[in-house]
Amino acid sequence: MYVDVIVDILSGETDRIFEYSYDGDDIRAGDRVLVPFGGQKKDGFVIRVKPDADYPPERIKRVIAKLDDVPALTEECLRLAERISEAFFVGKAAALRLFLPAEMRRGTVRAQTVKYAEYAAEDTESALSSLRKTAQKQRAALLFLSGEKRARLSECNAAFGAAAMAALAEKGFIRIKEEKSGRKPYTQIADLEKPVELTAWQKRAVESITDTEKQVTLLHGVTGSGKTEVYLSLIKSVLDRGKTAILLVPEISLTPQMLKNLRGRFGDACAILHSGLAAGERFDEWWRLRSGEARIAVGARSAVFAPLENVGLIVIDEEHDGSYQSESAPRYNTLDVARFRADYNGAKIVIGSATPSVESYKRAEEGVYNLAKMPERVNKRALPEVEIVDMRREVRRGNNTVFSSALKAELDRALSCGNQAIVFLNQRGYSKSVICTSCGYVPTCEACDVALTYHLEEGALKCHYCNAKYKMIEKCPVCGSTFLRYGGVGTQRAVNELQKLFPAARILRMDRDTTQNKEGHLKILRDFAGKKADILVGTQMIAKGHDFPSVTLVGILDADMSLHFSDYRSGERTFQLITQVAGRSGRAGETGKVVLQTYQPENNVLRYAVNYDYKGFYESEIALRRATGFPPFTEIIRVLVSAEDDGKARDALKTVYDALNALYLENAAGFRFFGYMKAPIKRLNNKFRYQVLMRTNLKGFKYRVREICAAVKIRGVYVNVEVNPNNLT
DNA sequence: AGCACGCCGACT
DNA sequence: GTCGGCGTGCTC
Repeated sequence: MYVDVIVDILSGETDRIFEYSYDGDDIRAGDRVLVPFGGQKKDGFVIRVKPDADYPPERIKRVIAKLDDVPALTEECLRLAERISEAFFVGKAAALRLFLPAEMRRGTVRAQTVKYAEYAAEDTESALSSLRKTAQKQRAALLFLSGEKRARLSECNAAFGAAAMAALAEKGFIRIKEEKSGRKPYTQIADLEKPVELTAWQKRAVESITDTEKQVTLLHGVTGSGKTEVYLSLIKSVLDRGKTAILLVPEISLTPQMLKNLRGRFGDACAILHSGLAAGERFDEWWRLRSGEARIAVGARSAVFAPLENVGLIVIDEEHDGSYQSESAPRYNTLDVARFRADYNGAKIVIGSATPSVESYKRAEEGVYNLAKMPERVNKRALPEVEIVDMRREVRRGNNTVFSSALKAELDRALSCGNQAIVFLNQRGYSKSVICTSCGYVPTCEACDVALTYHLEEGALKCHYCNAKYKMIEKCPVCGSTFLRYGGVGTQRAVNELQKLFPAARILRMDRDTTQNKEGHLKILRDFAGKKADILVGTQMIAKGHDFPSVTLVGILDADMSLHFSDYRSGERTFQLITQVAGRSGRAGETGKVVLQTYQPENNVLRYAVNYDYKGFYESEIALRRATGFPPFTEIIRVLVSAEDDGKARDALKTVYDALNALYLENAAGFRFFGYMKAPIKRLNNKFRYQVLMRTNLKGFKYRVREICAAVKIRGVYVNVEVNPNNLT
């Protein structure tokens, strides 16, 4: 037998088929193998088994070993990896890797096992009599097991001593057996629940999705319209038909509610794939899916690669969320991968949001997607009232603090009524930067061209781009002045100031810094839901789908911060964020209130957000995009050239630019923009960065750009191609 | 990605 | 005279 193998090395040079021979016929496509490769041993993926080889037989080497009993990859995985490799310009090895948990490749984690002692003596009496009189421990253990037949070895060892157990095993009176035992995360959430009666709108949505011929349905439901219930109902019917389902949620919103819903409705049938899991847990959950024991995969974007067979439904919740686009290494688009899987399995895709991305909504309007709407909240309660506070007026009135008088008054009211409040601001740390007031010095990162953020709790300055940590300065290293000013407000500072304003209030903070450890955000959300705090201060991550019945007030401190980014999506993101955060207020009890602080109250996007007018926002935004020639009417292609050596980076930029420019000159009519420049962050992680930006309506142009960039092979120089990037850094 | 082979500067 | 710098080329 011969096999085609992709060796597990992330390099363009080695990313092709290598042929090996294999003795025996117990090998299949999808198996992982250990192979000799250039004097080393490497892991590889068998992608084909065949009777003959093309390579000269005398030079073909043998597979050293098969790595798993069951092929880790299914036929579908192999096909999808192929498509992903082509569609996203990802290497074959990298594409195949996506389908495996990282723990598997490293081989550091094995299936957790439990050892059992099994009774194996033929006759208890003769066995007992063969023991020495002094062996009381062995005698007791044998008697115990002759009754029990089987017990955990660890418990037997504790009761009778490991020596006695070993001696019995040695004599053959007992057998030690090892069995797999799954680690199951989040087991505390387990009480089974009955499905609730769907509302009329939910029923209509389910029918629409079930009946449509189209592969993708956009479920546009306002916050609180009960999209989750629709997903659960669809998953149920998919399982009933013997198929499996994947439910994707944004990275940070695997909320206790969502877990409770799923575990409650489907119990052990669902497996969770999440970065917050311990390595062993993730490994076990993966195998539960691979083995067919679990039939629903829930998780962040990488769960789209779940090792399920016969997938009938893929749900992408909060479809507008940026985390569905991977921004590094294997760059892929989750919806596209979902479509590949749906093509293969004949599955349906549901993408849901209260604030769909402009691109998705456009497709739905054009009829490419089926559109299902849920315009009412489940409890028919009105959406919270939003008050816009003009922060320029606050400043003019002499209020230089973070909190407007209106927000302070509302906080006061909420707290005195025993209600809870959420304060949102999109900046972690204490202050965004530190400035010397006498000479203007600003501490910056040694590896990046970025101002450092002050973290009060750690007494440190941190780079939010490369995670480098520096000691906080006491005085200016340039002029020696001790007068340092904190520029910008982060969550730590907001908490401090809130505590000064409301000394009795219990305040929780939720941001990347407080959710570092495992299940960190679950704990904070649980504590807040359990009313162990009065105010929750947090970043983006508090905006996602949590249910807090006692929250009656939401304060948005810097509603327009995200508007300042020079990014065509900034308006869209701001609208989405405000709508999502506002949706946290007044979900159950009384009608909620939202206070939105801004320096540009007349802004169009804010106006639409305040009135919950998605359609209005969409119409104005799509008109703007059409007029200015931005996506979805064009594609933005960005080529990023970076290198530690500035000269090398510039040289490479010139090479890339010249090649692209030739292409551009041939097709200039299809372009809205073409140019090169320094990247917005000129240096990151010790690398100098330059970019070529293109805005074109030529379909498929990105493939030609990628080809050109792939051809540039200069040591120490990295050339990246991004299409419609989420952030330009 | 690694590692071997191969051709030019500062050391015992 | 050698040790070792990392440039280039190959891996079934």
